[in-house]
Amino acid sequence: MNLKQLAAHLGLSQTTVSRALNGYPEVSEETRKRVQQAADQHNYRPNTRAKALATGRAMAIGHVIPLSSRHEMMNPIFGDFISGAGESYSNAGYDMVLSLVADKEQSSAYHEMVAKRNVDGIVLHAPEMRDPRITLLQKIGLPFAVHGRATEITTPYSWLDVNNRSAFQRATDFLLDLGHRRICLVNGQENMDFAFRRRRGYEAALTARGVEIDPQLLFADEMTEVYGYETVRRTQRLDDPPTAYLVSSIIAAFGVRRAIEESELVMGRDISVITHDDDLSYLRNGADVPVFTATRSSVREAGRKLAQLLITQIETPGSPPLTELLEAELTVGRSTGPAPNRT
Amino acid sequence: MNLKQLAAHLGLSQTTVSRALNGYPEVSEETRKRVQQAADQHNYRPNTRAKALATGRAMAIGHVIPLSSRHEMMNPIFGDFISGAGESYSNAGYDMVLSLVADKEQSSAYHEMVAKRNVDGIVLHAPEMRDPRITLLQKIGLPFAVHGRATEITTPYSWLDVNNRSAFQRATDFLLDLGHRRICLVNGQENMDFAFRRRRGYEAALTARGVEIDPQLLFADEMTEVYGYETVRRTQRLDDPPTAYLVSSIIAAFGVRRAIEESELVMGRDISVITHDDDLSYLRNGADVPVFTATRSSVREAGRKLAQLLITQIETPGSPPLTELLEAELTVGRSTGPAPNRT
DNA sequence: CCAAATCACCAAAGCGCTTTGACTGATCAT
DNA sequence: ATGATCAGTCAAAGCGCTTTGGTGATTTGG
Repeated sequence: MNLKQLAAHLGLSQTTVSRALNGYPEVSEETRKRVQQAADQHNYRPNTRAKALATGRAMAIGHVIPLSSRHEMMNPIFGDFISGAGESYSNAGYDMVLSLVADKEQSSAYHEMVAKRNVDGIVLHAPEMRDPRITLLQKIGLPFAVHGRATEITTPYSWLDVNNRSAFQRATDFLLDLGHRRICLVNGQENMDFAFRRRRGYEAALTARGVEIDPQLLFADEMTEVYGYETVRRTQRLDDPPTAYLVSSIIAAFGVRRAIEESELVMGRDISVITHDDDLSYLRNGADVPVFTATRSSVREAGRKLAQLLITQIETPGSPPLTELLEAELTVGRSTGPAPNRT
Repeated sequence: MNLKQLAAHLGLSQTTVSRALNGYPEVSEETRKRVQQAADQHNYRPNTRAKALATGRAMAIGHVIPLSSRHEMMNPIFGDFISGAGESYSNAGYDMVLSLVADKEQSSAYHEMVAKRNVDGIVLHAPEMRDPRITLLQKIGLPFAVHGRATEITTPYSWLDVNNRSAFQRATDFLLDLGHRRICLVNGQENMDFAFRRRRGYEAALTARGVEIDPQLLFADEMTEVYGYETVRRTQRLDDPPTAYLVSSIIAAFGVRRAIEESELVMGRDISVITHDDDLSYLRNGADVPVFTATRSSVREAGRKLAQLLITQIETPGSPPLTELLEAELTVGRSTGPAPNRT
């Protein structure tokens, strides 16, 4: 059933039917009701493609996901972010189209999206510090919003980010307050902007207390379980091993915990751990009392908000870029305690 | 730059330009080259919406993801599956559109997709044993393919599945061969079809050896880390605790391992563990030697293949449903060993 | 040498929708 | 009574593409 048929069926013109369904005022209430009813009855839905062609709006938003292994780390996060964003989209009537592309085809993928005009806007994931994709999208002129930020790009654009610096600074402060001085940073890959900011926060806290930054305690890699495990094994063999670990992901934190327990030590007594917790739906940080002390910020919530932000931007053309900075909460669990007295 | 402009620029008709670009024979090689060049130079891409409207093909495939908590478990899997599917799509020139919908709106979501005509086919995730969505899609007549199967639906449809029954039967056999008799099944929610089949495999192996099935050792729930942990804690308090665990997901297996290590036991010596391993890119089963003995089947590969299967089906209309059954490999890691002698 | 076939191209219709501009009666102010 | 206003409706153009059904020009075959 299409518009034409529906109109014929009702003995009205396509114009009137279209206007009735789209809530234009120049249609009498009576006809509007009649049209609405017939539409419902025949389960009529306007053909998206025709509508898109006529209006110039695709009612869809694109996510370009890099396939490269370097970015693989965003995978665990991805599901939750997407489902948050999806909620906002479906509320606003947008579809979400995903493009998975190999790294080198990235820029052409963006060009293609804009040339093919099948999306009204784009969400950009996992930005690096000077991410060329941002400049590219600015040039192209398609609305976009970034999940995260790019430190070295100064021209304004829309983004939503967690305050990674402040979160890690507070976490480090928390450990310092407990008397820890040897704090190991188990960070994500530091070409990713968020990881860079986290390190800045960590360093700022140490510096503020006059604690020297020991490069031996600085790690940056893909945030896997094994990475967390290995890092603890390695650092505990140092002459002056760390008494605390600040971990960038709950997945790596699992590895950290495994290494601790394997060494017959007790987490929260012998060694303290704080992790960042993206509040993933399938990797909850314990039930009632959190297992880990954590800087928590729901990535699902971030998805929801970022999508909303992009939609607003799309629907109010000419508006200036929108930004939002979320603060992570520091929730205390059982993985932290006073630094043990070394004798 | 659109077709019309490009044609004008070249001094040709739209027809000729269109045909040249789409490889029709009735265009001289010379003009084709000229057109191709101009198109490249101006970075011309046909407008998807117009093309879709004209051809009736959307060049897009829909994934409807249920948002309900009951299905949350598919989240960790989801990212990998999608990225596999995405590879196939982008090779074949399809877009992927995701719809996240609340449970109760499921059926209307499918109707909407078909009425709005913005996809050429649908991938269905996480089927239950008698999944109403399958019957619905059969009725609607839109091409679709299922990741998994629905035991109780007999009319043919396209699917791709891992041989869950045989995988779990072999895994159970393996444990039985090692002398284990008390084997605990840490399964996923058994309204999901795959979980049901896994239990069947487990039961078949036990029955074949005349080992009694103890309901106290049968568990089914969302596959979280905590679930694995709790299950071990609980079962180790039994009078005759299990000496082996057969686990449905590597995430739950992490919890199992944690509980074992916390009890001062050694995995692989005191207690054996086999897990199903979806070969997730961010949760690798160890590096060289796998940590866990596992039934392994890459969910990413499944995504790739299922997408391919659906595309074939879409592009050869009238073809009978396609199906593919993947066998999981049983890889031996360090988490299994002979059953300890009870004295 | 002429009809038939082939080649290279084109004009125009159509996909299903929105939107512009025009057209009726009816209502209103003068 | 008369022109202006307005509510309700419609025909037709247009969005950017594909595809049908041509048309002349060239080649081919008898």
